[in-house]
Amino acid sequence: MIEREYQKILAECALPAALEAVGERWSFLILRGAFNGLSHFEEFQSTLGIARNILSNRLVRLVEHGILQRDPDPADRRKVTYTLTDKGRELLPVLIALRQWGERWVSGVPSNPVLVDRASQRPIAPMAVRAEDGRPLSLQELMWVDRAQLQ
Amino acid sequence: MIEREYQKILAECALPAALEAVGERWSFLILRGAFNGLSHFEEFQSTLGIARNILSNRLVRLVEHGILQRDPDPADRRKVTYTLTDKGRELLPVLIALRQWGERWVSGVPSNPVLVDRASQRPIAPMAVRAEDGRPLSLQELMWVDRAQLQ
DNA sequence: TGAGTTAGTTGCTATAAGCAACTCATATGC
DNA sequence: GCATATGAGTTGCTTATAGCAACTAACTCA
Repeated sequence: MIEREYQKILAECALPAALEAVGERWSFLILRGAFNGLSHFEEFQSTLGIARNILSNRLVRLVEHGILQRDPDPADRRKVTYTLTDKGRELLPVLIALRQWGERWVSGVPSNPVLVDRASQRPIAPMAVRAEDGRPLSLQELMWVDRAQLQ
Repeated sequence: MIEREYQKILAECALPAALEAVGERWSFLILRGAFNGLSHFEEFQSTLGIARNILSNRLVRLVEHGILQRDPDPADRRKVTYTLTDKGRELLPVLIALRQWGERWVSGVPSNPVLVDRASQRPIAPMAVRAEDGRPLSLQELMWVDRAQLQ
C-alpha cells in the first residue's frame, strides 16, 4: 500500500477529532467521576487529587465541547454543578471498554463497582466489536472497506 | 454519598491503569495506524506527522507495555517491524468506540474506511454497553453495584 | 460579624512535546 | 568498491502543558 493511501485513510477518521475533545490528561478521569456521581469542583478535586488549575482548565474545555454542562446552584450561590450532557453520556462505551481492557490486561483485578443491567441485576457483557445482529466479531472476521465500495 | 466512598470507588477502577499504558498523547493514533497496517518507524512518522523523538519514545513504551511487538526484519537489517500483540489487538473496541463517538458528536461525517463483518460485508454495529444476552442498554437501564453485593 | 466553604486564579517550577539537525548501520546503483 | 540513499533512531534546544502552593472573591451560616 502506498503512502498516499495511508494519508487518506487516516485523514478521514474521526479518532483525531474525538481525541481533540477528550484526549488530554485527566479528561477521562473527570468523566469517570461524573458517571459516578461527582458534580462539584471540590468533589472532583479532592477525589481525583488533580491540581486545581488543571481541573479548572479541563472543566472549561469539557463544557466548551458540550460534554459537561455547568450550572450555578440556585439554592447555594457559591456552588456550581457539572453534569454530563447527552454527548458526554455517550462516552460511556469508551470508558467501559478502556476499563475492561485495563482490568483484563493491566491491573488484573476486577474493578468495583460493577455496572449491572437493572432488570436482571447481572453485570454487563464485555465490550466487543459486533455485527449488525449483535454477534461478537474477532479481528479475523473483520475487514476494512472503503466507504464508496459499500454497494 | 460521603467522600470516603468516592475515594474507594475510584481507587478500585482499572481506568487509571489503562490510561497509564495508553493515555499519553499520540498513543491511540499510533495504535490506529497499527490497526490500519502501518508497521515501520518511517511509516508512522510520515503518516502521522509525529516528531521522531516522541514517536521513538511512544514505541518504546508501547513495547514495554506489551501492546506492540518489535521485530528486526531479517531480510533487511535496517528495518524493524512493530506489530500489535493480543493485548494491543484487544484495544480495538476502545478505538472503535472513540471513533464512532467522534463521528457522531464531533466531526459529524462518517469515517473511512469502514470496519465490516467479513461474512455479511455489512458495517459493524455501533459500540454499546450491552446486557449478557447482547441487548443494548441505555443509562437508565444501568446501575452501579458493589461487587460484594452481587448475589 | 467572623469563621468556614466553594470555585476558582496567580506565580512559579517541573515535566512533556515539538523541531531541526545529526548519527550510525545497513542497502543499493554504478 | 565507492558514493548515495534509506531506516531507525538520538541529541540539543525551544515551546507548551502539568503540578504545586498560596491567594482571592463571592457567598453561607452560626
